[in-house]
Amino acid sequence: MKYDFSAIEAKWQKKWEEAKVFEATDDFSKPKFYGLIEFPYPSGAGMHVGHIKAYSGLEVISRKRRMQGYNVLFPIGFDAFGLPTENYAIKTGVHPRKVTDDNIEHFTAQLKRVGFSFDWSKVIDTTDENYYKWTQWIFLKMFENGLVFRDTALVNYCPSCKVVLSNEDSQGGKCDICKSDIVQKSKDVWYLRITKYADKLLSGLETVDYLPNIKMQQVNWIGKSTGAFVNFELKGIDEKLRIYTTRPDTLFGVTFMVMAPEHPILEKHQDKISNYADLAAYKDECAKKTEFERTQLIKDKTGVRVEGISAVNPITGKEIPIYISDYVMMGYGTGAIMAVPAHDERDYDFAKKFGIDIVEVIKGGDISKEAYTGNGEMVNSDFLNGLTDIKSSIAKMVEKLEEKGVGEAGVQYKMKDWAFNRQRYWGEPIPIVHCEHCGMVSVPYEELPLRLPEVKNFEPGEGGESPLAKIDSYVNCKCPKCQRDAKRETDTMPQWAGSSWYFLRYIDPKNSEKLADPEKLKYWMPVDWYNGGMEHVTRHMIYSRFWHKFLYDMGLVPTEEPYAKRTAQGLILGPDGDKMSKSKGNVVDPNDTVDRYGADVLRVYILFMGDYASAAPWSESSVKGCKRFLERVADLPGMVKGSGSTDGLESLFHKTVKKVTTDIEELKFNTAIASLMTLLNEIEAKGSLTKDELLVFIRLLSPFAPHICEEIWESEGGEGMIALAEWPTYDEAKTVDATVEIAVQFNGKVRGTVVIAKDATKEAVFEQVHSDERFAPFLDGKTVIKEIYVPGKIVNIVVK
RNA sequence: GCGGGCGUGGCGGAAUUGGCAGACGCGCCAGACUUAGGAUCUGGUGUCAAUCGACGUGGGGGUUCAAGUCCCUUCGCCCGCACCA
Repeated sequence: MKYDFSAIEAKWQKKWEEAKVFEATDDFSKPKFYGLIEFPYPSGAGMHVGHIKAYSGLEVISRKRRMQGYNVLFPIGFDAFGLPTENYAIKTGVHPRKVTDDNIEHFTAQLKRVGFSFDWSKVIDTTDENYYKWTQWIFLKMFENGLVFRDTALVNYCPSCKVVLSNEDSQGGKCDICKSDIVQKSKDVWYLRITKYADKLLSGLETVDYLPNIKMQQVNWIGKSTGAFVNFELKGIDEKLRIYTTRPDTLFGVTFMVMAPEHPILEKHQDKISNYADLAAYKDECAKKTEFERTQLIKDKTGVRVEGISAVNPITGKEIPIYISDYVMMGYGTGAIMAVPAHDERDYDFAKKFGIDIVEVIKGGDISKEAYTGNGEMVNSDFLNGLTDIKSSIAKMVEKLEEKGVGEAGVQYKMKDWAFNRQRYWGEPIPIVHCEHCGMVSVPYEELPLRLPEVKNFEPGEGGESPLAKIDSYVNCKCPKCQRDAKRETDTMPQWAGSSWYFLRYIDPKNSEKLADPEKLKYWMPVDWYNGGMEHVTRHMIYSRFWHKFLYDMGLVPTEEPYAKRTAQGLILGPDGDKMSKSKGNVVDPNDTVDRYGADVLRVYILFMGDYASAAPWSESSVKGCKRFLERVADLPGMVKGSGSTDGLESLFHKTVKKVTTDIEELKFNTAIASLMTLLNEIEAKGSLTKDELLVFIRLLSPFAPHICEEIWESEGGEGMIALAEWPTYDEAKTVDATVEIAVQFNGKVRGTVVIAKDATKEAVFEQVHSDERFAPFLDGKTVIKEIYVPGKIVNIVVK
């Protein structure tokens, strides 16, 4: 058969679309499979080979599951709000709507050319008002339930771009866009109280099947620690200094206190602090330090002694000095610590630099040289002396603190509340009205979606305001509660918003009454398998798990967790082995490969190139190898002879069915394809195969190379389309050969092989070995010390 | 610094979990064919020795009849978190 891939691929893509073969049905009687890939941001650059790899994994699994009789939902959509589109609009004056529509059209054409089996009837676009209506709706539900609040925060601000930047966009203290210096600016910020769900987000991980490193990253991100809060009296002012510690057992070793430079107590009691000017100067200096500088100077401790006030150890009654230092941060714990230099490296460095006492309370190290952070016997600690178990020391101290009313057990999280607004145009408008009399008021549900107004230019306003703030007709409105004049919120939601619940909307994308029909949700949720990049396993996944858990608590979704299983693919590197990037000029365009070799070759190559979860460099010549493979497959129909099974191939066919079936489920696509190549080699060596065998072969190959397999299926008179043909099954008994060739070792060295019956007894095997003259030289004149036979695997004879 | 992962031919990578290391593909070598192609086909291809064989999974040591796989030690890469009290 001539392998005219472009004609074949265009033909079948059209047929699939016409026959709607990939549309999920709401037939709740069938077993379901919901496979989810991370929907793309439709950038102007078009698709990348990395997109193809990211989607190919679940593409193959979805195609296989369909053939196995599942009702498969494998949807696609576009996460289309975001900065690049907006920046492009600012530069060119083209409306973001138009840019987005063009890019989506381009992406859609590319995705269809690769032959992905997405359900295009359920495509979603986060910037569609019928979608973001529900994003706003969920936000209002959170607002009503106390999960939304407003606070001032220091933000990274670029005075040149007039834009507030995320930490990622301001690395090294320079603006990512214009490279000018970032300044810290105080701003009103919307927050989502994700920390309220910290414990649920942590415990929920025990119920899901994520790759271990993915779970680990999430646990790390949530960062739960247990310890105690302790209140220290302050001498000189009527105020207590509250600290958090994970090691209350070391309280007898506290020789100083450290507060974050921005700690509010300092400013509040500045009249009692004799060197307040010094503290203020230090604080300013720290504010100027960028994230970069702070981490670079990690070992070099700086700080200032607070004069005029001191702290009192609540257990010993001893008076101890207070310092401020930027190694203590306002954003974690209480913004103040008790310092135990003998047993904490940071406190040790600080104490050495400032000449503060170091008191050992745990034996085992040499505190004249370094801090000792290990276990040991408690000393210099009154009622704790002699204890060796940290847990019981902590318990005893906490008990004492609670008894005296100066502290209590507590937990802390690294995870912070989610800053949920951007001063940008191309995002979901936050549906809140600010009223002088009523405060913050929800936009009524019946007024959703709150649409983005038309604006003439998308540049941010002075001081980093949203472009929406310049539109009087948008800003000025009536308070929904009291009907008096009010102002509309002009910030929009961050890009993470729309992707926090999209997997729910796919289930019922056109519903105008609800975010999705509860019956459909009950059938389709949870997502059975979610695959994507490692870069999204913390933020996106945790944010979306949080939204889902909130919706579950509202009774709006049927499962506590959105994703039952999560895996991640590895990167495709450039041919030079480096990460692909425009600046390096090593980016591979999937279109080139499709043009030259066809979509089937591209698909097979991307899954054959290596372990799916690992990074692997692109190799043009290996692509050609996959082309050769499919060309040889296209020639198989010419080799068909008879029916049933070919002598000598039956067992290999059963083995291959088994291997491909199980490998696909384990994301071992490379070895699945390799086993099909091996089978093809054997078929060619035999010179023929039966029609039944051909039909098995192409069904196994069809998830990887669907177009050519449909073509052969049709030419061989297969029933219907191969996309919905029955997945081949295997007979376990037939995967085992009647005879096996096993290695014969003498003293652990292989000296030859013998062919034996698969169920031969140990005695029979050794009789055969001993009577085989090839092995005589290794036995003559030697004493057999031990004979080992591992059934079906190996013989080892130890001789002397 | 802490946490996780990895290290196998010239290259991408296999290895049923302790049982013939290098499947499959690329590349390379030799040959065939030719309608001279971004071909195709056949054979070979871990290293050294070229006869038996010896050595080989970053290095060193160990357990075992048997180690890429398990243990100890050491070196080198990659990823994540990073002054989290």
